[in-house]
Parts: sequence; structure tokens; C-alpha cells
Amino acid sequence: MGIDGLLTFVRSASSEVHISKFAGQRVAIDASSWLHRGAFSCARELALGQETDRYLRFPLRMIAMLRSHCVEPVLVFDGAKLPMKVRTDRLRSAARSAALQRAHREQRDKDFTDSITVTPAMADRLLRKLRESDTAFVVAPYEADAQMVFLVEHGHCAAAITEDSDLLAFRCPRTIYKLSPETGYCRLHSFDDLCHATDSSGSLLFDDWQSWKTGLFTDMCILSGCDYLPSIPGVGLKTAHAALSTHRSMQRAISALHDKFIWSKAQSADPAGRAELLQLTSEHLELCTMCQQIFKYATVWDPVSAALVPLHQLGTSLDIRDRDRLGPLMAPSDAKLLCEDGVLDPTSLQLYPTVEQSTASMPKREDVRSRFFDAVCPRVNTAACEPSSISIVQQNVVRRETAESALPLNEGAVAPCETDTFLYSAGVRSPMHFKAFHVPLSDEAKTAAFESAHLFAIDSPPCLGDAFLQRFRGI
DNA sequence: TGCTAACTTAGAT
DNA sequence: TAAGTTAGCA
Ligand SMILES: [Mn+2]
Repeated sequence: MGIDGLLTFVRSASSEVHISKFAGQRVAIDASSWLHRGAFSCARELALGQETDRYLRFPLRMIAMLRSHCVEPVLVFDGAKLPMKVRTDRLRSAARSAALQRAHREQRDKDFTDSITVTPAMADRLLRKLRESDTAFVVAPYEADAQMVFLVEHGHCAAAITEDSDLLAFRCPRTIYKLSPETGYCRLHSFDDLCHATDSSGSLLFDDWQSWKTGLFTDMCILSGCDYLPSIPGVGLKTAHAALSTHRSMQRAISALHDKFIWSKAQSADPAGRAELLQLTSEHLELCTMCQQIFKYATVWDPVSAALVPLHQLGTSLDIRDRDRLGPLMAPSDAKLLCEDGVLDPTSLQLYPTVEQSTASMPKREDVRSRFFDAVCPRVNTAACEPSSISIVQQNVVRRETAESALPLNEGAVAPCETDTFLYSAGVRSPMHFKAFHVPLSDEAKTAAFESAHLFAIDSPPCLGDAFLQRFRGI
């Protein structure tokens, strides 16, 4: 998705440049997008599970091209999915697997390319090539978008190269789109140049640029629909822009949009329906606020302090539930292995199999599962692991969740809490990785583990997003 | 008339 | 993922 129509909307504030403009400087690369493009050359092989690494050719070629212009690439890889993005992600993977099934049946080229997914194994192979060729890289703990913006804002890189309009929503100072592999020409979007952006009639888009720069621009992206939250049906970029131009705050813009699109449709003036609408408005505002936080404070890797930090300085300390939505912290040693060394699968936080096999002297890592269950339920037999069973943590939390709020089971909706200390001491590397624990347990064992682990179910963001949309449509 | 949403194509080789 | 096209809606 990205932000639908954004690049077209602000095209007037971008310019055609040559990549040699950045000669002698480093540039952050959206590695996944290059891998994705590379995969087009071997979509069939990948879909059929045949051995190939031809998808590396394109990224390696692009790296060589940059270097031929004295531009030094820093490849930025995607990390784990943020909970709020699960909804978008499910839509995408559903489309991909549908394409894969068609591909198997009908052998159509298009279905093969539509089924392309960039896997951790593919990232691993590119990472090894990068080490061989002394090419810099960073693995984002979560969103590569946020990580690239961090690198640019802190002067590690002069610009970010991507095809994803989200970088503008993240307020990337300089973003390069449509880099031609052959010519090196590209389209540069400098964030501050947006103050000159005009619409088709030539009038300024972002009057009082400072207010747009500091928040309204990102708010506009959120209201028009982003990866973390769908928009009010019928609201796109233009409408969001208009509402924010008039009302100058997310809160007032939302109220106005709700009045316009919902209030009028609620044919009744009956008090119950009225209360329901007010409720929906305030819930929508809350969801938008969560998105604002992600765009501002998403968890990234700081190569200087060698630690996970929020994209921007966090003023006040956040509630743990808000904190986890930005990408849960993990044990510092794991953060380094993941982001700096690039030897962990971002989702499972397990060593890549290729790394495990290699003779390279990697630090010994303990078995996460046994450490976790030793802590919460000592008598569990971890030898009896069975991949197909649902994790005990999820089972129990979901049970509680459905009992209390009737929310459907949702992967990634589960967070342990109390303190980080508990998590680390229990060997849990991140709340999002509970699904890695597949252990069949007796009912008493489950209950015991549940009680002693002090787990609770946080609101399920993707469900909130879905529920939100449903209710809108229902009106 | 303007806008959104839905559909199509390109992408690499 | 963007971009181009088109149909439907206010
Ligand atoms: Mn993105």
C-alpha cells in the first residue's frame, strides 16, 4: 500500500536528479524492494521451491551501479512485523498464496510473479554477499522505513533509496524514487521542499508549512489510509488534506469527517445511535493517535549507541501497551545479533540455519524455549515439542480474550507484561515472538504457566482496525 | 467536476 | 509498490 497517491500528489515538489549528486556520500537502500525486484527473474523457481539465487543479481548490480558513481550503499533490511500492520500483511499474503495456487494449477507467468515473497532465507543470502564485498548493512528491528529515516536524519546517510511513499509519511529528509538501473537518473523528494508543493491549479498545498512539517503532513497520510489503519470509507488524500487544511488538527479533522460522512447517514436522531457515533469517533481518534506514535517513535537500531531506540526522542514515557505497539524491545545482546550482525531471523530471532552451520565463531545462544519454560513451568518436557501445536501462551491468552471481549484469535495480539526484566530473565526475546514456542502441555501445566507468567492480552490492533471499518460500513 | 475505489500493468531476464 | 485507466458516486 504505502500512502495511496501520495507521490503523485506531491510530485510538483520533487525533482529529477542524477545519483552522482550523492557522490562521496552514503545512501540507505530499501533492501527488500531490490530483492523483490530481483525475484522477478526467478519467480517460477522460487514458487516451485527450486534452488536459485538469481534474485541476488539485481541488488548486486544496483550496488555496483551506485559504486560506479562513487555512491556508497548501506542496505537496510526489514525486521519483524509491527502488530498494527498485521491487517495489511494478512491481505497481502492472502493475495500471494491465492496467486501461488493459481500458478500451480495454470502455470501462468503472471501468477508466479504475483506470488513473490521476500523470505528471511533470501535476505540471509544477500547478507552473506554483502559481508563478502564489504558492503554496509543494517537489519531494522521492525520497519525498514523507519530505520532508513533514522540513518538519514542522523547523518549516517545522505538520502534513502526506495519505492515506498511511506518514507514521506515518516518525514524522511531526502528520499530517492525511481532510480533507473541503466542511467542512474532518479526522482528526489526533499521533505522541506514540500513547502513549495502545489496542486494542479498552482496554489500552495501546505500553507504554514511549519505546522504540516511538524505533524499535519503525517496526519494527512494517516487519515487517507496507511498500512496501519484503513481510512474512513470514501476518504482519500484530497479529502484528508482538505479537512486538515481547514481544521488544523487531527482531532478536529476527524470530528468534521465523521460529521460529514457518518452523522448525515445516521438517518436517526435516536439517542442510542447518537451515542454510538460519538463512541466511534473517539475510538477512531485513538487509533489515529496510535499511528501518529508509530510514525514518530517506531523502534529502530542506533548503530552509534548500539541499542534499540525510538525513531525520535520520546518525551514522556509511554504506557507499556503503547510502547509495545512501536516494536517491543528485546534483550540487548539479541538486538546486536539481529540488527548489526544480521545473523538472526527477525521474526523468530533464531540464528539463520546457514549461520548455525558455518564455522564462524558465533556467540553461543541458549535454547529459548527451555529457558522460558524453566522459568514459568519447570516440569514441562520441551523435548516433546511439536511444531503444529498452538503455543501455550497464545492458547491461554486467547481463551481469556475471547471470554472477556469476544475478539477472534489473532496472532501477535498477545503481549506478556509486568517488566522487561521478567521477559529477559524468562528467556523471552520479545513479546511478539511467543508464537515461536510450540509446546504441547497438559491443562494444568498451561494454567500454571499462564498464571506465573503474568500474561495478559492487549487489544488486538488489526482487529480494532477491522472492527472499526466494519462499524463504519454498518452505518 | 472532482474524488475514491477497483482493476490492470510493470517490475527482471 | 506505483502509475494508468475507468466506473461510480456526490
Ligand atoms: Mn512501508
